[in-house]
Amino acid sequence: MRGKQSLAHTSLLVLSLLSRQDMYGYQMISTLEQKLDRTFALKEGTLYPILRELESQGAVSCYEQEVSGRVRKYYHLTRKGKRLLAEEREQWDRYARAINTVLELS
Amino acid sequence: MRGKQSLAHTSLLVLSLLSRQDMYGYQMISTLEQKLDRTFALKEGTLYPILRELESQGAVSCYEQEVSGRVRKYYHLTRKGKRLLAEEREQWDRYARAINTVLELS
DNA sequence: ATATGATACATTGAAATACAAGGTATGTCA
DNA sequence: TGACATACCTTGTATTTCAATGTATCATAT
Repeated sequence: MRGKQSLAHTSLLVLSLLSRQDMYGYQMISTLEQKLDRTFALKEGTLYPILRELESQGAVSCYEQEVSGRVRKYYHLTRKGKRLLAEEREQWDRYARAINTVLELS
Repeated sequence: MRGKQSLAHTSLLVLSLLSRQDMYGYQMISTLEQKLDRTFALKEGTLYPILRELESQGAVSCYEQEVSGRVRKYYHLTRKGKRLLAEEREQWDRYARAINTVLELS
């Protein structure tokens, strides 16, 4: 379970957010902060590399839009991204079930 | 969520196993392999550093026992270890709930 | 007018985590 | 005798994440 297997749960969160609507980086961060009130926070240094990676994989496309003088970079989930979301979601379910299985023994 | 916060779930598994009975390293690995049939595997390079860390924290104590010529190193969960288990278990629950919260939105 | 804080992007260096690959040594069984 | 399971362990590397930092614009209050 090197890296990818055990984690990669952060990109799952990003993909999941984008499955509802196109979003820009800062919006993802503040949405999660609001939704997950102090459970954990998604940081810029984590998010932007993930977005770049997802884009290079073709899982998200991206376009800029000016809103009241500020340029926002919106990300959009592609068909490929939707498949990836489904995969990662299933991986997460398996992972969580596995941990809970062990915990239930004690 | 740097390292500790998001993961550290592996030590939770180890603590959980030890809460049922004293175990030796190889036994933990094979028990998990058997229990979690191909979901993931706990590897030596992961386990032994964790055991050393838990021991240095006083969460586990350790004794050797010879069984049919082979020396096994058993680990025992201390009171401190039980407290740590409770903490990590709660952390895991919060973490899993948080992820599921985001997933349910999509 | 200007300072402060929120919005919005991004990078860099360091720490934590996990594993692959390797090593040692003994018991068991064909 | 050789192969495989048991049992311990370490080293080097890849991955993931964050803290810290930087840039720039807008809104608001002073």
